Amino acid sequence: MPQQLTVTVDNVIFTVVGNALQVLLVKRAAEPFAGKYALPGGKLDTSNDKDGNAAATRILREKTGLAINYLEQLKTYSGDFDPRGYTVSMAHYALTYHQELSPKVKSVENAVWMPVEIVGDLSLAFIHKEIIDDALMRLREKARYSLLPLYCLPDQFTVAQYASVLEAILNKSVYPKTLLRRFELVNKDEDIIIATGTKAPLSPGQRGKGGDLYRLTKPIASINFSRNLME
Amino acid sequence: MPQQLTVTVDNVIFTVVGNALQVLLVKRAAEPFAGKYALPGGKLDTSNDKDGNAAATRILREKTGLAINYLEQLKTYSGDFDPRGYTVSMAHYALTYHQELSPKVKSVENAVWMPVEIVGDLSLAFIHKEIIDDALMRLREKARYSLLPLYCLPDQFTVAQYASVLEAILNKSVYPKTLLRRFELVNKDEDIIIATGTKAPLSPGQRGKGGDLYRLTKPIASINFSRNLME
DNA sequence: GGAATAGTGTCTTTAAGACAATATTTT
DNA sequence: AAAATATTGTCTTAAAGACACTATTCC
Repeated sequence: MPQQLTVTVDNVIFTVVGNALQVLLVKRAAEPFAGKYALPGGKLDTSNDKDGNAAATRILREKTGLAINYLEQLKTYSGDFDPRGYTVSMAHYALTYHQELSPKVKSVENAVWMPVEIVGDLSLAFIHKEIIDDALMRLREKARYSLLPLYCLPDQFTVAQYASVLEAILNKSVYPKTLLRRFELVNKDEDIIIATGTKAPLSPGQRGKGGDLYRLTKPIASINFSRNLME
Repeated sequence: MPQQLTVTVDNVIFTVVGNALQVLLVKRAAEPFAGKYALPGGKLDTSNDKDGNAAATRILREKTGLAINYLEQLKTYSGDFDPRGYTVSMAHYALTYHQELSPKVKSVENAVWMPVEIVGDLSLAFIHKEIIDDALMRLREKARYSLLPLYCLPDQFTVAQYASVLEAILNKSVYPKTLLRRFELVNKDEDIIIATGTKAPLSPGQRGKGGDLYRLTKPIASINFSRNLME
């Protein structure tokens, strides 16, 4: 008689608001860990979810309704961290541009965007703090040698916006010059990040130049640079 | 009534023999896929395995008896790739110096070291070809910015041996000079890769100089360089 | 000595860091 | 014009690539 074993999916959804990297958390209604914040997740439904990725996508849609720009598997956690029994949790992490949570999601799920510096001080459900730490480490590594953080921006973006997203992720200043050089590198053989020819509009009252807008012509998840930005 | 769901562990064990990167495969005795080669793996035993890593370690010990230098989680595969039902497979990959398979393992398990160029031509069980491809990609990436391939060598090793392991993994020539410079970089603050002061003995009949031997003073899994070796 | 292999010196190349100078826009 | 922000030019720096030259050992 095989022991009870539950397979779940947990998602770490990142976005950047202003100068802060934030993570989506939902307040748990039921035991265990009722009242604590947790990652949006749920059970793998073997009759409907083709695989773990499909489960993650479904749960994000059902629980958050957010448009997700990028989703990838992070790591799988297993053991007895859930008092109800042995659990295997396939964790994913996702990137999206900043969106207000719909009032429904916000109230029914008690969902909030939580700055990552604050997450360290919270007591989270299950091993979700460990999962967030791992996702953060992965995001920070990839931010230094890929273009993934562009997925925290809307469709059209400026170099300055990209620098500011990177600064929120890496907690260090980044030279826009370097980022522009990377755009040129990427475009060497093929136009992948193209200037739209328009300038970013300034919000009312904002002074300054208004940066050149760029947009992607294709997915960039597999573009990696041979060097990292420095620590 | 929850559907049947099996959680398994599969391991991709790499070693380098001569100039070839090889992977451990076992011939399956039972259906499904009887007679086909497969990765050494097995079911997660929730009453004895603390977590997936423990399961991987146990299965490697039971099935291969090999000494493993390095083991890390690769990715988790899920879906209906096993005709017996929905499966979640936590894949790991491991590195070890070349060891002859014990006669027992070799006969009972029908285990062999298989060069990776040949794996492409084989028909493997389940989705094990995909898993090997993913592990290979990960190994090749890490080989370019970490010291992990040192785990394919014995305790004491020469720069030339390291270059030759890298060449087997990357399928391209590597400058020993670059590797020595990396040793110096790593040792900048702390002695991590130290010269033993002895030279590698030459096998009988072998001519040449006999390289300087080095050894590790601590684990190197978390040492990453800021640049990659070139493609 | 010659062949084979290993280690060293040093010049080149690539791409990031640093920062001053210039450009654009709003108040 | 002054302030704020963005972009460009260009010098510096870090570390890999390339390769010739020297060193060691066995036949």
